[in-house]
Amino acid sequence: MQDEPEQADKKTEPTKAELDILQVLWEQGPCTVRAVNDILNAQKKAVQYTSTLKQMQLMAEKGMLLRDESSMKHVYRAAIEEQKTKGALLDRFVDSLYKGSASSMMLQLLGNKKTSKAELDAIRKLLDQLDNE
Amino acid sequence: MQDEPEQADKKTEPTKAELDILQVLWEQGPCTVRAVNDILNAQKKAVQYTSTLKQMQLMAEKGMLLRDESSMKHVYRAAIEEQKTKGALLDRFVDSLYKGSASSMMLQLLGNKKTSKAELDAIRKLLDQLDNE
DNA sequence: TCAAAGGTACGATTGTTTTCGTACGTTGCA
DNA sequence: TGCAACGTACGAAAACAATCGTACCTTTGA
Repeated sequence: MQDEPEQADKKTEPTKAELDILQVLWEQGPCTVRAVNDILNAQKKAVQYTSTLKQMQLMAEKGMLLRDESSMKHVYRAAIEEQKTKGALLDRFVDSLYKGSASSMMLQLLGNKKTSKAELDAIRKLLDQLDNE
Repeated sequence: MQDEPEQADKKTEPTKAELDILQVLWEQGPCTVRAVNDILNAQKKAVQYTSTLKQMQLMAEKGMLLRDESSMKHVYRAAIEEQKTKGALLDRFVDSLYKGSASSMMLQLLGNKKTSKAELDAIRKLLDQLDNE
């Protein structure tokens, strides 16, 4: 029996730091460690190059990232899907804070000054669209 | 200058275990450690009494909980508001996963089989209600 | 009255996640 | 050719989070 029939699909529960890296890869596509690190630092997260490197190596080990070592500068890419991963996180979030009720969460969002009118309109459009299907 | 003008409002970022305890207190109102621990154990989380005790003591130190020591059985209550706390967590969540776009998050929710029709209807009602104001 | 039941206090351990220093290999160019 | 600049590998430490054992105090009822 093999030891890795499960690849990009096992736990799918990235930690905070891992998520930061995944977001970069999802947005930019395959990147070198240097590129990822530069972007992280550009967006206010001060982090040492070797920290990012180590983190990405660990993620690759966990099967969260894939890497191309053909060149000296290894190129990494996300091995888990953005939608699937975020969906799982969202589910856990809604479950743990709102007992699984998405509408409760929406209620929270509505009472939240930080949610703009535009956002709310966009949400309504989504619902209408879903309705006409 | 005093050292505690900030009480129930500073960081407001409970960890997982802390959140479990807060949820109990928000729902049940003031409780003893024993009561909280029993409830936690009743809802599948196996945890030792002293672990819960320690956790609640730390939370009180952090200003997250208040405690009445007048009786030997100390009674704790949440020092931070449910809505405010969950709202902050929700904001951080939306910011970090969806760049602050609530509608992006909704889109995710819609594509998620786990969100029931009933939930979606409830959400629409919320929006309509908000509209007629 | 005194022992069992049930509390609190708190140090210490365990577990996980993050960060980083250091060693060492490769490349490019003055 | 030789030294900066830039890479990777990796052990270890630091920072958090969570759990628990043990000591000790109070209450209560046989």
